[in-house]
Amino acid sequence: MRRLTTNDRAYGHARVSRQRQAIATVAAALLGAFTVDQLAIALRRRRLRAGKATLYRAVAALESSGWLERIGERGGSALFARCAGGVRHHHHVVCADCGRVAAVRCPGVGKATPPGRHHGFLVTRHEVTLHGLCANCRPSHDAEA
Amino acid sequence: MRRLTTNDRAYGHARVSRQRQAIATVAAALLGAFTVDQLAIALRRRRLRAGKATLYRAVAALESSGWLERIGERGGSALFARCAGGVRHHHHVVCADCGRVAAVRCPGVGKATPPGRHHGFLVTRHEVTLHGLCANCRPSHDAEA
DNA sequence: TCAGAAAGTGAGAATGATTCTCACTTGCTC
DNA sequence: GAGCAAGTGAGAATCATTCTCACTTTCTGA
Repeated sequence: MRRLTTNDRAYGHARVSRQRQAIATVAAALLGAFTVDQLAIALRRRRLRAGKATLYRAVAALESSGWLERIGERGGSALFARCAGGVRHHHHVVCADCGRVAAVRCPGVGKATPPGRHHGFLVTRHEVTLHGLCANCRPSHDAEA
Repeated sequence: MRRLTTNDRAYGHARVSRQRQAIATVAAALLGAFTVDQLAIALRRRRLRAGKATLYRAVAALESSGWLERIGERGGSALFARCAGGVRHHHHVVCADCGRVAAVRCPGVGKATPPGRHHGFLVTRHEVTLHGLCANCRPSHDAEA
């Protein structure tokens, strides 16, 4: 029996094809947030091939298994980031410069006011994305200013 | 001199044409969050006409003047909501059912941890969107469950 | 190990939101 | 009123994403 790797769990209980494995591996190797297009480029760079449709389907599968998270958009296309498996509720800080992403504990949105209620709304879900500069990119930006 | 109306300020200092005025009026009359397409429908319902490009340009102008805010997306198209003029930093609660939107004070994301710093990131901006059910839609949902 | 079914693949067409183009119109300033 | 800059509208272009369909691969049970 083949040894199980991290990526084998990426798709939950779905079938794991060669392409999907390659896609998960390449996505895991990307440092920060990425678009589907960037994922395709990274894949090509490694001489791995996957059709457009396959790529989108794989990303959708990874997202629905919780291994990948959609954290916004960049230039009109969806932006994804890998979520460290197992980490429950969290959000992301995205570097505006290099796209690097880090997970942040939820600051407790909706706790400041009575539990989950705002203006008579019953809040069931929230999305938080922080934008800024990572430790690497800060110096070069400071220099520009 | 013509009396100034709320909408006259909607475009900041840009020129205010008949179409743009109509668009701002109709947008202001829409209760909750809306897509450009819904705005077009509302416009048509009032027998007002504006080309696709005009609509997108007007929405972009309203957004850049701060009168309108992009708060996410619905069914693949951008979702906008009117921001009460003058309200500074705030976020939105969107009703998943009817799309109604309310402004919420910023819960102070980034204050829980050292000022604006997370994992070496210098946080400069954040986006928060709350999703839930408004007071009107809650009862009908409770009934379904 | 094999067969069959289910799920994944890939090329390319389809879809749909958004942007661009360009000739025309309108609003504002002098 | 003239002139110019900005706005308009029809429709073409662009681009991300989804769909289609015939083919291939993976998995399960025997």
